[in-house]
Amino acid sequence: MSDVKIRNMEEFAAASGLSRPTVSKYFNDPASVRRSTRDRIEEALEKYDYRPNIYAVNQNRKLTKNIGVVVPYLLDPVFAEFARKIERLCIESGYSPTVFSAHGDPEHETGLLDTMRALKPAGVLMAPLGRASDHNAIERFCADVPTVLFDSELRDLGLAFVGADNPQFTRLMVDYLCRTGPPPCFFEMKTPANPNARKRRKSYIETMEMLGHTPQIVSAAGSGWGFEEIGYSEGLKAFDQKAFGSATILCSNDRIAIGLLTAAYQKGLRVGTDTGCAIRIAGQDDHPFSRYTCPPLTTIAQDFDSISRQAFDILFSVIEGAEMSHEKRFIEGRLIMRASA
Amino acid sequence: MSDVKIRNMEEFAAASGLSRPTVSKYFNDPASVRRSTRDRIEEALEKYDYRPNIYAVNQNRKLTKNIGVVVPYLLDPVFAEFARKIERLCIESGYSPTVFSAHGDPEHETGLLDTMRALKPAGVLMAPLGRASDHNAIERFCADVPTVLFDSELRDLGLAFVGADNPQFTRLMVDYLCRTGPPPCFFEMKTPANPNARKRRKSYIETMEMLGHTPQIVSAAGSGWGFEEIGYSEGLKAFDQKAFGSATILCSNDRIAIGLLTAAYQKGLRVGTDTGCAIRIAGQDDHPFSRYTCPPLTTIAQDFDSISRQAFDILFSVIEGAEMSHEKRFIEGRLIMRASA
DNA sequence: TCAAAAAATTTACGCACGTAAACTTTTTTA
DNA sequence: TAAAAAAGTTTACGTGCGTAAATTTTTTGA
Repeated sequence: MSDVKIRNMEEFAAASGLSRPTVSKYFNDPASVRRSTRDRIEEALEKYDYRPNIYAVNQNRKLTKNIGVVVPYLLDPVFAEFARKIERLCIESGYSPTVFSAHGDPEHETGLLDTMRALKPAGVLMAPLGRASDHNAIERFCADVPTVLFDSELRDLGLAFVGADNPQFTRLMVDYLCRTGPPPCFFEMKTPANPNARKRRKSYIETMEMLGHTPQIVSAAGSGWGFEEIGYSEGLKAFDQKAFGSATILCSNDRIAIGLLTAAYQKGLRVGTDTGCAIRIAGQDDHPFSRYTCPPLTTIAQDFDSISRQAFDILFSVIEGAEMSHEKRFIEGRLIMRASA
Repeated sequence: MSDVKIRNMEEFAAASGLSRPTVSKYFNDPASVRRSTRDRIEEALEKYDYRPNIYAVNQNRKLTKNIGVVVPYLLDPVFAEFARKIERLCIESGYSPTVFSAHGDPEHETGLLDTMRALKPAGVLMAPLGRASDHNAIERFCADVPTVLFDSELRDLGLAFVGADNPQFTRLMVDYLCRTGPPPCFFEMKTPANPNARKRRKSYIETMEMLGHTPQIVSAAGSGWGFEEIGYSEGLKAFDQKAFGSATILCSNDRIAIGLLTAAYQKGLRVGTDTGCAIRIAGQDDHPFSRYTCPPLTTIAQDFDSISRQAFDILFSVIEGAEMSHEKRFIEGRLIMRASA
């Protein structure tokens, strides 16, 4: 490593004994130059550790190598995991991902669109807030920037949608619960932020009726992204009022289930399938911590890998020039049997 | 909103009837132009919705308005929360934060330093991995970019360090546990990634001895960032081998405690202070989900607000030109009494 | 009202790179 | 080994903005 400081590509080209246009070509695509010159550049790179000024690069390229990744709420480990997987895929393909969180706030989400526009990204992968999202703003954004939506469906916005097959999730779980014990009632938020919740409710009703049972829904008041708190406090109330019409409770998602487990514990209700257990509780999503609840939560695992990969692949192929019409992909979940149900 | 598309500051200046240098001055500091011209610009801004090209801006400014925020592991909600709070502080002060996660990987962490260097940030707030971090690389980075470390202390690197007062955390908890029941043994990872863990162990020993009790430490094998899993699997083993020498277990942090609670549940050990409870378990950190464990976890709350604000304030004042010598600030925690101990 | 101060304008250069065109050198292929 | 193809060089312009200096216009204050 030499002490000489390289200030720009001109100096670096001189140091490696080449012209600037050639070096520029190398940085845009190392394979586009002759093997021998590539070696010379990489040798000089070792020696001087120069990197092109990203601001100058991005100013002059029509399209940057940036990719925006938006999730609705990064404090939710489910979205943190999505963000991480997608981030990795982008890097592996030579793109620079930037992760943004809407922090549960629709206005902030709309603001992120402007922030991303300024980045002039090659594409965006976005899990919208859902019902609260500014649909029109997102639609305008999608017209400007290639965008693939995931997790939460929003009309037919964007190039494509990739997310969980929610009806299949709930079908799988209801079916399992009915086979192994009393048919479940359904515990959910009254006004869910996320369209997935509505699909799960619908699927619950349909599956129950198909199996010849009467669906029973307990809706919890409260809004926002503090799902555990809602599951806990509204769960307590429901236990007090004996609102759960069944000894089996299927929650709309794991985070609500986590809160409900706490409520059940406080009420002295033993949860699980063992003899002596009063109720069964199941969730949906396979939250990273569901394995460590007491008892561990029976749930449906999202196929994070498949969802993130397919969303990324669609975006990537469009960026690389592929044509496509709007497409939706629904990824099946897997039943995770643990002690709670 | 006019349909005319403004391509650059030149056109925008023309549209607002001003010269480009004046408009440029406005964007660098709206207060630096006369009230009347400011109004004219903002009027045009409403009409044409122009934003300066950030790449051109950053290329020409000596210093950008970017701030890098690095956490060791974003899947850990504790760090997700830090990141969010700091992000908000940056935005409120007119800076553009970018959040990075080392994903628990020292090499990735070192790579982030290069990524951030390319951003030419005005400053960086970093919670390092700890023991596994490349100290020399971070030292070199700190020489180039104003950096404040938080959460995890690393020699005397950076402008300052702001983090939890770990000895106080443990003192507070040990004291409480001794006052209210059997003196605790200490459950921790044998080779903790984070220096905080060592300080907590040390403080545990000192406090126990001060109170006239014999310290007893149970070290769990395993490494990495899957703390819950380590607490769970090693906790099971410890219960089997009756390795815990006390009916009270103080865990090095909440995530280990969460795993241990699961192990205790599986072993049929009732946790808490009620009659009929076999053991007490306590954690440290006040993890966002500790409120919803079964039973809810007694712990020490980090003062997230204070730590993030102080770290940011130090960085901000240095960016704005203040001189300062290396400083360390240790923020006290608060005892959170819940049902587990 | 008039000079001083403040604010804007004009003009010009710099930043670090992408990229195109015309040309020269090197490599490949027959 | 010569011609064709490929790769590299030179030259030159464009990108969108920061910023400095000299000048002009507007505002302020006595």
